[in-house]
Amino acid sequence: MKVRKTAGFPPASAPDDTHGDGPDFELIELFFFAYRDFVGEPDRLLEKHGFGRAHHRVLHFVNRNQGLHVAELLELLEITKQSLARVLKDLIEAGLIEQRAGETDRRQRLLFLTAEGAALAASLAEMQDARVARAKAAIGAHNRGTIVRFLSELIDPRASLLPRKATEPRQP
Amino acid sequence: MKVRKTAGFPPASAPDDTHGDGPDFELIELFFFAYRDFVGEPDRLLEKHGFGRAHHRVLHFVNRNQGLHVAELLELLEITKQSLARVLKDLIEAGLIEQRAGETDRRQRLLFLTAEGAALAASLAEMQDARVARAKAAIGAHNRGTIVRFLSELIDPRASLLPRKATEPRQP
DNA sequence: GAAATATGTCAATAACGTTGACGCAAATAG
DNA sequence: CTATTTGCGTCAACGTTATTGACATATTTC
Repeated sequence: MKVRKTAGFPPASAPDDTHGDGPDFELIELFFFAYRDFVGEPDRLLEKHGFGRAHHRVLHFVNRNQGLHVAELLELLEITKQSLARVLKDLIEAGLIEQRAGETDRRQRLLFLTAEGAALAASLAEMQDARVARAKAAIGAHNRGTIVRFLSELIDPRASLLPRKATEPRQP
Repeated sequence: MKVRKTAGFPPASAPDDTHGDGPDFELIELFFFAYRDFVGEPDRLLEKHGFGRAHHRVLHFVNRNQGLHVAELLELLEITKQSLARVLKDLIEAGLIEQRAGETDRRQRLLFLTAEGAALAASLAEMQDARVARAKAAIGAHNRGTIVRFLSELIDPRASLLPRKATEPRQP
């Protein structure tokens, strides 16, 4: 394949669409490429365990919200019960996630990471954090708030999601 | 479903992980949610046409690089020939994309949007641009460069991709 | 003319998502 | 206390997007 190559990244954004009056293609494309690479690196690690991106998301959110129950996870991910079922089953069978019955409501299945699950979640988070850290360094730590604000504004306002503080296990 | 709801978005990031020494979960999660909503809105429009996200990407990059040939598109998207084939076929059959034989190399299939294809691409781009515009307004126009820099740093450095200026059709 | 290249196509497979329906256990309403 | 609702798991069927490997055809290049 003889492709004419020239220097320059990002790829498909000419410098002159920075100030154009059409859509901000540069940002739109950067966002696409950035997200692709942001998840691509974890994907490769997950593949070695026989998991996919969906498993990553479950690991991540269980890690961040230990003790959440299935309905909460479904709301967070905005997927259906059946979509979650397969992925969750994989993770439980692999010994990365444990279920315990809720104490106040014993129908609920509270989800926790095992030590092994926490280890994988940490590895994945470190990959993404290292990437984010590089990017933060490039813009200077004082500009982190700008990124937070920007990304937050991209998100659809929702009714609100998690009821409790993220990191701590539930107090029944 | 009786879920205890409280105010507050973003969802699963406690305010106190902003300055923690672990991974920057806040940014990691914001990025996930932001991308989901960023593509979610176009997804809903595409669905009405019977297309999916893959069609969007092809429309977008053909729009931005009219006259590119198949191999270039494959490189940009980082997918395989077979993955592209179905999507491209759909778009050609729907009359949104046209192929013309390359003039210097008649094996090449140069890709162009039809008027109809350009219209859909524009609608999709406008949706995403409106969202981005809101976010830019929130941070102030002078901070756009920070976002560009940040996103660029998240991207894996590659050998380099498109050889020519993005918007203009190829000069053979 | 032979070899490499650009594209299209066939077949098989996997990951991730969907909807709809049903069953069971536990909580709650009457 | 019975009846209904809720939380969860599961079965079946299906759609979209991606993968790999192989092969056919047209065209360019050596």
